Amino acid sequence: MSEEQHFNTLLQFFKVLGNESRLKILGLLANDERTVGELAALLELREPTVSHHLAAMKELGLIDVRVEGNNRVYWLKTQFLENLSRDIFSQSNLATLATDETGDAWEDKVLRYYVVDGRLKDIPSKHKKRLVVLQWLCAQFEPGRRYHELELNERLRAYHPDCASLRRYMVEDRLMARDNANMYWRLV
Amino acid sequence: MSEEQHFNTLLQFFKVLGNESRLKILGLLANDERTVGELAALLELREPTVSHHLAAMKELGLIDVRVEGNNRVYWLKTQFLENLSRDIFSQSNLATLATDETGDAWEDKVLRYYVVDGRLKDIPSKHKKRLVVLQWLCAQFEPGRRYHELELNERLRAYHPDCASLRRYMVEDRLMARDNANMYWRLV
DNA sequence: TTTCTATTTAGATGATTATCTAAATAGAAG
DNA sequence: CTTCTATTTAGATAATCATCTAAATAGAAA
Repeated sequence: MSEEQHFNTLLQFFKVLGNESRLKILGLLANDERTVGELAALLELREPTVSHHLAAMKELGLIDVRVEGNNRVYWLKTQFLENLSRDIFSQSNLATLATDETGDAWEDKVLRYYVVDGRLKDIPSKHKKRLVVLQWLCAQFEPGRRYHELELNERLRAYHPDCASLRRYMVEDRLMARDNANMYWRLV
Repeated sequence: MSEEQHFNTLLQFFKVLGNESRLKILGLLANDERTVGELAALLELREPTVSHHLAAMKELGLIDVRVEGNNRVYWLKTQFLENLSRDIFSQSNLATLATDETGDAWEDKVLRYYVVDGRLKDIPSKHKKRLVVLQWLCAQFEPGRRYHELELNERLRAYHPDCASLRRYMVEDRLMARDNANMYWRLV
């Protein structure tokens, strides 16, 4: 299961159970299977309301139903809960919930951290973060224009002393290209 | 913890985590402690919004905070989650969720089960249920009027063959009283 | 002291959702 | 076939809640 799916499953699970009526239904079905009418009487709700809640719980896979004459008998799939409780709350699984921060926000944060007063505090060692920083760096150069290695180095040094690493990384990540005459230009 | 408290704790827990922003916060704090501002940037929300969510999570005991200068650093109390996941989902604990059915609904259900076509299918052996049935039975008699034991028995037999038990239970539970002349009358 | 910065509190607004009634459905009973 | 019963679907309403802006707070920096 992908991280995003895991996140959404979990979110749906909490949403479904984060409701007084549905949590009561869960408790009732943990004791015994029930028809819609029985649940409605026990909860003091109308049938359509209960039906609506049951649909949400069934959608999640928490309960299932069988038909008996005019009645629909709902029952709890206890397996579902057992799997979830064992699996969900481990530190490692929780940690992945956060990696949903894919968008600009995460990149902004990385940049805010590494770029201080227009200079690079550090060159990130993690590739993903480094790429963000390099893309920002690359954007500081004119698109289309060609720079000699000497000029490039000088300009890069304004951002970080280790201009050689910056230059190498930029080529490695295909943000810049070079020709035989030691000229560099933006690829993105 | 009482059953009702258990129910409410669990309900609050699901409500708090059944929200996209708060579930993301949980994930982020599972990786590292964070200030309000950091969380706001990562989630692309305003500080007051994040602050509001953090308050809900703290109220629940899921996270805690320490002050560092102007910042407030929030961190996950992993113990809380571990306790909950181990404890919550056991069949026995789930089963108690339902006993919240205290009101009229439960009594109605008991009556619906025991009273069939105006007669008692059975005399409940559990006192709590028997009381419900006896109160209904008692209501079938005229308030204020006095009944001789012979008449009472005859009328009770219309509900259940074991009229003696019914009569005894009614006196025992102070629903009816008797005098020396074998006369009975309603007390409630 | 005054100013600045991070956060919380207060209050408003819009979106979501729990619930209801009325109507549709479908199977059972006659 | 018609009627009855249990349930679901559709649609309306009202309550809850997530989010925002503006203002208050409180500690840090100057």
